[in-house]
Amino acid sequence: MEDKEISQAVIGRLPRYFRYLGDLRDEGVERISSQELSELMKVTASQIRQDFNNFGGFGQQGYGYNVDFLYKEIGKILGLDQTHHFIIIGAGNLGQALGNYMNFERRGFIFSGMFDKNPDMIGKEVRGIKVQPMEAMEQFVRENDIDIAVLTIPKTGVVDVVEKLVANGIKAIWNFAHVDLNVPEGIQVENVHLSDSLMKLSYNFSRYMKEKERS
Amino acid sequence: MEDKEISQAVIGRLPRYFRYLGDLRDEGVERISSQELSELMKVTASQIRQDFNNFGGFGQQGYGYNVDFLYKEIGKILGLDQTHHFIIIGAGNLGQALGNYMNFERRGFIFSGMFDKNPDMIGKEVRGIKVQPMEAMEQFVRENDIDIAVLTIPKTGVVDVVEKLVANGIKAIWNFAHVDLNVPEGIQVENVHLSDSLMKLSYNFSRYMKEKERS
DNA sequence: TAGATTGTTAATCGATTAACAATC
DNA sequence: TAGATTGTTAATCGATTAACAATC
Repeated sequence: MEDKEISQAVIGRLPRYFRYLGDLRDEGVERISSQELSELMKVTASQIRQDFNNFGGFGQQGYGYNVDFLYKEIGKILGLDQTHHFIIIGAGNLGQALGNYMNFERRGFIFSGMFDKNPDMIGKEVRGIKVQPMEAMEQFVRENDIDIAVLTIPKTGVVDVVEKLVANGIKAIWNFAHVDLNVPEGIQVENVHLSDSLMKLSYNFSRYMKEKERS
Repeated sequence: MEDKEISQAVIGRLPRYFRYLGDLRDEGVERISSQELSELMKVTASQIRQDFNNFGGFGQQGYGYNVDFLYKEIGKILGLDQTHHFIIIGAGNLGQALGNYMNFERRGFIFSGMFDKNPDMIGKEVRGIKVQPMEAMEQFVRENDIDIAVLTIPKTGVVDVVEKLVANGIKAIWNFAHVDLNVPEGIQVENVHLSDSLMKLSYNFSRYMKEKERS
């Protein structure tokens, strides 16, 4: 709605708000105050109001927020009112898992194609989508209005694939490979580094164990 | 090494340092300065030095950091010098993908058991591990020194499973279910909310598109 | 020794929390 | 109208960056 840049800290919290508001809506809750929501989500009411006000006022003094309205507004902010077509590159276990994940469709993310360089995988079906050879990828991206590429390939293949994706007009990459991508300005990248996440867990676990030992 | 609490912002960066240092080591690089590393990783040299100094001095004035030493030290900080046994709960696509993921073993994470409530899955093998019925989970956790449970089940089953895990002494949970877990203090939780991540990508994508339209 | 680069203190920046006037 | 709760400004806190003295 506005021009000012929203910080990634705020963006990062939006999906969680969206999740809670969706649940509340499903439970038939009509209105909620920042105070109530803050208790539910274990964040400060102040932060909630600040976050929402980045996008303009969604609430009403003395009343609070209308759950259904707020839910929809956040959905719009997140771009979930739009349809996005995505392809998965790398038909291994993780690629298949993501392809089979039904919930994405509900949010407007349409699984449109899947590619692998392993000849044994070609023709295999994942949720109705046939795995195609890597060579078919470039044309497919160009001709099928693909917004998002999901990268579930080993890191050795990444540089080459990303270059081709960019050359054919991809706009966003959801990267599960364990490398940092190098893309031109304007291409959005969201990394899911699973092993990084596991290491964080390992750190917190180890630190807690050491602390416990000492006491 | 120290008592002071390290911020999660710093912890979150450690795996990335670890990744870069591992690569440098594999390339045979012996020493590196914070300046060089900062150019490589696209962060400030100041941040690098501050981060490392949270754990005591790893470098040497006038020389920089020894890559191999630093790599190993960060590994230790992350707890990767220890062995962790983990089980996967939920033998669906994502659970299988994680079970098949070989790299975890290299970091000391040992895939030890897999459980599912679907009778059709029982007995199926994922990387040499037989899927067991959910009823076997509690005893297995108690008797096999399991540190980490990986949750790849639908959110409806989560509350019950988490309660059982906690009751049987689990220390850490790697949560892929789309709910926030409620666990007693001292149990470590690391969330991987895939749909949240996709929504963040969607936001940045949509915002960029809107900006472009306007110009 | 001179040059390089860390470790660390100080300055800045941004994000979170608190407070309260505006207003439903 | 009185009470409730937002929107928003101000205060605080923490994280990042800059600067430089210590030292290899």
